[in-house]
Amino acid sequence: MLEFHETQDTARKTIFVEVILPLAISKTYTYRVPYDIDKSVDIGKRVVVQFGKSKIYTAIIYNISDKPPGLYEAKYIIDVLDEEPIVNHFQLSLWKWMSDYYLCHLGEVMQAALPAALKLASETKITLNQSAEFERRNLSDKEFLILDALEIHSELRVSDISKLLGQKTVFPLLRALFEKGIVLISEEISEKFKPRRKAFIILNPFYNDSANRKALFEVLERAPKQLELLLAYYKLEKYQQEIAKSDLIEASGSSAAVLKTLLEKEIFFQENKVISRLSSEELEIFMKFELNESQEKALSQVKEAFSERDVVLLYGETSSGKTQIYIRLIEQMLSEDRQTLYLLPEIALTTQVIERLREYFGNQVGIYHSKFNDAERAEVWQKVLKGEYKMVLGARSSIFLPFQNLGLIIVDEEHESSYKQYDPAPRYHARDTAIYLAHLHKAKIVLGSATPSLESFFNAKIKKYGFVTLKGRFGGVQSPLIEVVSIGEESKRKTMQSHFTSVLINEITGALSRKEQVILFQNRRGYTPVLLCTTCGYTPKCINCDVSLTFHKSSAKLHCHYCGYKQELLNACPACGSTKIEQKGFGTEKIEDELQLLFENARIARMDLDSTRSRNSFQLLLNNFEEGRIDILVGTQMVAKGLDFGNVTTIGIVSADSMLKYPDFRAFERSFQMLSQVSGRAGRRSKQGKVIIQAYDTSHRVISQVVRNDYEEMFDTEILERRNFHYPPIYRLIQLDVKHKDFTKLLNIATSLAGILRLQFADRILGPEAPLIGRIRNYYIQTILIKVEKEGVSIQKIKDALRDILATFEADPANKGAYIQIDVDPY
DNA sequence: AGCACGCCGACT
DNA sequence: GTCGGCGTGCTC
Repeated sequence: MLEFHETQDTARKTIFVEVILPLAISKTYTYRVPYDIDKSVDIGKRVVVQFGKSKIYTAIIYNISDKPPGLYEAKYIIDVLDEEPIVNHFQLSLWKWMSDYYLCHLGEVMQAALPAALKLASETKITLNQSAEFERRNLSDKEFLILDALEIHSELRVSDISKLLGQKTVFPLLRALFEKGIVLISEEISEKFKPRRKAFIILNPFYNDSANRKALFEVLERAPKQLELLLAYYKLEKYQQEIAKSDLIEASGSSAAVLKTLLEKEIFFQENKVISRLSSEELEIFMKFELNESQEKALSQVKEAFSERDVVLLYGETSSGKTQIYIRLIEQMLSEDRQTLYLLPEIALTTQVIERLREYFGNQVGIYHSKFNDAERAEVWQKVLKGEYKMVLGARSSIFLPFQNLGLIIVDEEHESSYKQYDPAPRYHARDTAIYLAHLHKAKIVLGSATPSLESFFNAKIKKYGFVTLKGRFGGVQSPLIEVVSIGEESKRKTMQSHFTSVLINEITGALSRKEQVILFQNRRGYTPVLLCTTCGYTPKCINCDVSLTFHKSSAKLHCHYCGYKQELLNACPACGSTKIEQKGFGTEKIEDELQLLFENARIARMDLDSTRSRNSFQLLLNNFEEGRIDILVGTQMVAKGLDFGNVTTIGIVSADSMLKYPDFRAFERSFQMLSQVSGRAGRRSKQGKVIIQAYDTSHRVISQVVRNDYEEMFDTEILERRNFHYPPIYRLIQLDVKHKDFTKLLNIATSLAGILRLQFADRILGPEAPLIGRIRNYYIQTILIKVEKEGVSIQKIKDALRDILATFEADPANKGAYIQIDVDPY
């Protein structure tokens, strides 16, 4: 990267900045800097630029030079937004690396990296320049019209003006007016970092007295809405220290007006507090804990391994206490005044880990994940930038934060597939990117897991990573007893009740009678995956994608999980008119319902993507479960991830087959991880748990490996397969998805692309093949896989060659209408 | 990504 | 004859 040094004694030169635009464009663009602001430009600062005829974007300065571009006339930048760079050189290097490694555009990385609040999708505002002096006569009709409008409205958006004139292209006109000094063009910049105030409601202490309370209830008898609100208050009060106004209104299903009445009657008081956007509890309790012997040993082994290797895999059983080891490592970083990034899978972030670390490290901890809104994300960004946060706990996108001085990265549950971003580009893996990030900062990185990804375990075996095992369950928790039950046999004996074997039902009954909790795991959401007409075999399909629609009971509609399309439930088959439509397959919603029929008195809740969409619903569900207000929790993978409940003794896996049969080379690895992790949730703190795995194929090797808790055997058998069939971690994969609206054209194009690729990459090319879902959002898809050996070839050269081939291919008019999506290391 | 330019179908 | 569909190419 060039640095710009101003020379005082020579004539002032015009500076040019090369900027990254937040778009999927392969180039950077060069703009000219006006003299009056040329001192304020700097690499990593944001600038406002016009791109194309009318679009205004926030771009990041990537480079600065004093050489004008030869081939075109550079436009002026409109403004510099920052006093100080908001992106540092580590980040720009990381962005560059990502765009090279994952074969995507820098702009796409920028798009993913910056919180929306820093990107300011700005609407350009036009105002009249009050101090301007000009002759009205010299204006054109259109200019006159604009001025007229401005005198009435004082401020107009570009889109307003184009409406006013009835033409789309208004920028040249505005530009002319701007150059004549008649109007001002300004950006509405929405950087609002106001401290957030929130209204809390408290009950008048007068009613803490039971006699007064009784009187109150009697008075409110005649005001049912107000009574409802009061009852909601008491309900919330049970598990919240403070009750927010908004929560109360929501929980009571009441209106602000009703609350206002109660406030006026002084039954409630309102208090407005300034709260941090980031935490409601400012706990600074220092928990003193001691590491046990095996943790102590593992900790010193990790430190020792760090002296030789930058990456260490910490392989420790569920509940062996990896977190405590992390805490010790973080403490060391704090004492050296270096930052720590602690990565967790999205789903684990709302749970206990956060609370523990918040309690332990107090305000030095920042939290960053997708359920945070823009302002909150921008706030974390700024605090990391200023070094106020010494540690960040975050989901995959937190690798993009502006760390200055990173000393340690922890990737907990490193095998989790949610570390990989599928869509949109950059299709990056946060664990792998974190390893490069650590390398940039000369930092160390720990990957932790009870069931490591084959990649990481493999890298540990070949000594690329350091390797430390943490043995034993922390606090003397016993491993659960796992029992495999054959669904086939039970259905033959007719002992199944809906989807549950008699064994599972007995275990649930037992647990409920002992007042213990149960988790049921079903790897599918929705009520029933498909509807099927039993007369003609018709199944309702999505109009945009090649998938069957799923019935969601909560909305009573059919949903497409791929494009979000919804349609009304069918009463009769549109193909044959029959009304015999049956539900085939089963999801979490259906399990929940059928379970309720079997266990009428049990309190059952469901945890999946649909039931936890809102920010607080997940936490609420967890709280309710943890505090014993739910007996049975039915869930998807979500229940497997890092949840830690003391009273769960029984876990049922409704059907292990669906996972094992999934057509993906990782299906067995995934199934093992999933089943082990789910099992690990059973029987903690003094009770041995019981896990019931229901399956048709009870003799499946993965199931037996799970029962024996034999990760290494699973690893060995899998590695053999991967070696034989050229899959990771022995080979690298690059997946190309070719998409087109016309199926025949797509086939031709994909086949010809595969042919071209074979010329260069020979038998490393696989396909084209139709993926599991052959059409999404009206685009047909064909997949080409590139399998590259790890030794003897440079992957970067392969990628460069690939980039060239694709560029030529896309430029060929024969392939118009097609577009290609690249996924490097598809997981 | 947007937006303009450009080339083919259903309307006054 | 035009309005408007979206298909393609360019943006410093």
